[in-house]
Amino acid sequence: MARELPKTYEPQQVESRIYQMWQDGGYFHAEKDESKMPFTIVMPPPNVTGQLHMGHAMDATLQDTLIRFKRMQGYNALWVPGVDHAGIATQIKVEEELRKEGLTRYDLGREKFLERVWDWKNKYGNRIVEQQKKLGASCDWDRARFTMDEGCSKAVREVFVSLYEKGLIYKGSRIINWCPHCVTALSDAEVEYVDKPGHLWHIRYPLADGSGEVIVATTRPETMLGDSGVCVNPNDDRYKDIVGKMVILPLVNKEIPIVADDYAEMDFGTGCVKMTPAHDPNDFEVGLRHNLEVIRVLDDNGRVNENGGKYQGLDRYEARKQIVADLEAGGYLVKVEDYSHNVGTCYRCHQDVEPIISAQWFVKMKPLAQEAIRVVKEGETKFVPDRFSKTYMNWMENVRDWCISRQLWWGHQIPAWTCNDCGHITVSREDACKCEKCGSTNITREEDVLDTWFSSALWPFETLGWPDKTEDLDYFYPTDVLVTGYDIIFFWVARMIFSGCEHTGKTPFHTVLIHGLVRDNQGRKMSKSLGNGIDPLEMIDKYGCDALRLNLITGNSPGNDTRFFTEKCEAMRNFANKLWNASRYVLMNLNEDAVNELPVAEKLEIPDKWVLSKLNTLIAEVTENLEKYELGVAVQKVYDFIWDTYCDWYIELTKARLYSEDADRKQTALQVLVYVLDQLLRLLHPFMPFITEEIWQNLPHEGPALIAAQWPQYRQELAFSAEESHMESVMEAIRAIRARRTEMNVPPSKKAALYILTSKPQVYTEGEGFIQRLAYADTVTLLSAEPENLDGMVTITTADAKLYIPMGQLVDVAKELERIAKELADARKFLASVEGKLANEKFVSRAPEAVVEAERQKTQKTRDLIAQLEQSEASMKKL
RNA sequence: GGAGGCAUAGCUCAGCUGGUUAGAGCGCAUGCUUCACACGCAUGAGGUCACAGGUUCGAGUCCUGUUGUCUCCACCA
Repeated sequence: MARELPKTYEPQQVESRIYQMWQDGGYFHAEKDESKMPFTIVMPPPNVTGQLHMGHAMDATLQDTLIRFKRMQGYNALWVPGVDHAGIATQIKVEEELRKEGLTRYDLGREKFLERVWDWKNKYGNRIVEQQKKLGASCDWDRARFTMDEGCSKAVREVFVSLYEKGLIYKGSRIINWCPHCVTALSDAEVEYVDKPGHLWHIRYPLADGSGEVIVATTRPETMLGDSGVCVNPNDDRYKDIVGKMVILPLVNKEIPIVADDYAEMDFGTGCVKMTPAHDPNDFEVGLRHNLEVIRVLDDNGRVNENGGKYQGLDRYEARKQIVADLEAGGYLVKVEDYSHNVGTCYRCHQDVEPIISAQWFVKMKPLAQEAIRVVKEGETKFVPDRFSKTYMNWMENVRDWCISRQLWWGHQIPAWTCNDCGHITVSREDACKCEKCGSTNITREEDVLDTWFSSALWPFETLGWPDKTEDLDYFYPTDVLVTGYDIIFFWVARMIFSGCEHTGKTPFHTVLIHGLVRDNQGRKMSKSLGNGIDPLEMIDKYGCDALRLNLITGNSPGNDTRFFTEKCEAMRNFANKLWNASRYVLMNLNEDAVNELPVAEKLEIPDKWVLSKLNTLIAEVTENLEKYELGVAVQKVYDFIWDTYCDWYIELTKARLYSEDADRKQTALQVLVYVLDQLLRLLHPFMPFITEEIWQNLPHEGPALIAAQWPQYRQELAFSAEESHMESVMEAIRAIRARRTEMNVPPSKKAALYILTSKPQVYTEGEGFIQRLAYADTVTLLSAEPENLDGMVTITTADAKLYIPMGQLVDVAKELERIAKELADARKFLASVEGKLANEKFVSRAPEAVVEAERQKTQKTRDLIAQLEQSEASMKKL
């Protein structure tokens, strides 16, 4: 029975059907099974507000490829999906929606507002999940989690309380990064520094005793409203006399002291620095040392507050303008320089952040970092590529306390209650109803919520049931590989590692596979503002999911950025189509009773052994590459094998048998074709799951689905090195003949006789049919001696044969001689280099024997070739 | 101010722990209605592997420096 498939592969007809089949078959689901080794990946949870972008596509493709590979290898493969509540992003989204109704979150109040957010989450939160399914993601959807579901909330509460009890969480007033736009504190990691052009304003501060003045320089003149001192270096001779004196703060008209502190650099600016302890971390430190007053002058929205006198109510930028103008009018402005400097911006809204003193909750990092450093240093967790462990170490070794409180409503509310009577803070696993110290019931819960990353940090174990001691946790944890981009090593990876170590006593994964960013075709970051993003779903619609996945994986190596070219999708689609048609060819020729099973060894012919032997090598290499996370290299090898070895050669080599009358030989060829195709589909499946499954389902197969089929194994009994090299000899002859014919512009339709003189007649006898078919020979004759008459004869030389084709007038003797001379020159040059190596005693004695032997064989082969060529040259010259 | 990446064919990139006459895709050139595929087949052109040293029997691959380029980290007003 010939099986009919459409001539062109149509992914749109296949993908959703196949995905449904996998889901219905339960192949994505993993349960504890002591008879199998677990292999676990937790997916970086995308934001609930998220839309699938190329970065997600890359991330998911890598994970899916690994998980499918491991699943086929027989592991109990679990890929845990989930979604992140994304505090700021989500809250902003819902607030925007409210704004359209003319409302703010304050109009609704906390409770009603949160209801709105949950509504929104329930309505749109599944969108990104549906999009991930389009990518072929084989996650265990039954285990999908949300960072604010009950289990995660329990885990967060447990972690918060236990860290607090250990003294690793504290509340304190520190300089933190404040985003006046998002109206919340941020952690250090959430601040992005951008080099921005600005100014350096030089301002005159007169001495209170009228004996002179100092000039200070600042990039943020508006903060002078909160100045409580001026700092000079204690070793600065210029200012030795005035340390301890008072200056008059212009505009504010208030006396503030001059203090001496190493912080002031003598050779920067004038050497005098104004001190604003409430709005600069350094000034805050200096202020502590010198007892300077801390005067906060900006409110939470970035406007000047009641301490700013007449500037109260002005936005920070307006205030700056006004103050500069007033300084100038008052004669206090000495000069203005252009000055470009690093400005911290909010990673969410990209507005400038303000360092502000504020009471916030912090995680004490130093004690937690110790173990997190150790596990990476000792290799319990490895980064791929390794260089990122350096990035990680550098961060972890210098980490500062983590500001975890956020002035938002959407998130895990901090489980702390302040007693309104005694001021004691009660932190508790259960909601508190009275002060644990004085027993008062007059307590108020902390309004703030926790940093979103506080809950994502627990992801690898909270998704498996922690803090309960579940079987899943016991079996699947620690997880195996974490796959993510280098951009969130600090945000997430680092925090998962120290959290895992602290709360479970184990590093959460043994390998962190880092990938780069997907950029546009000009190398720019894809971004909404540039409008240069390419929608993965659009690519899937147009070229198929498999083509997109292959695009993202091929030619990419861990940790490196990649540019996205739609042309590459096209190329990969073409590859899918190539595979499709090769399969179509095989299926077309299959009989009803076809089986997927190799014929007995005696029936195998040279090309069969050749392809099987090469397949064997491929299996070994691809497996090794995948185990080393070299996905790009692995898939390239499968691609090349399918296109070159299988399609361009093996299929062509089997055609004579398939169209012959010899049913037995035809059967053998078909069985090998099917067997090899089946193995190739397995090797390709992790990368291109849809098309491989679709084809496999059409092939004779055992087992329900390719997704659950066994990964190919190297089979010693299928290594045929002699046949491999025999076949290669024949192929070399075929290529050489084709090349010469093309060069002479002989059309394929014009067949010619071929005479072969060789030291290996058996090889060419066996290969006769292939040469005839693939090198356009109408007859092939083996010679025992060089032909008498070389007139009109084209001579082609390979390493182990001389081929003669009578081409009559087409032969240009002069041109032929020229070619032979060139080939001879090349061969002699090569021989000289190889012989040079072998003549080097140090090479022979120090290089490994295999390498030396390979060189010896090269010598022999090249000598043969030269002898052949010289003979040809001599004969040709006679003409 | 530290740390790191990248520099290989016209373009975009592979090349794992040093040993191949250095590869792929796209592009280019020539020819092809070859009974799976023109989303194809065949053939070909195109590279002093940034530069300079070094280690080694041997370096695109390791080390040092230089140049160019990108990124991350860092409180210098």
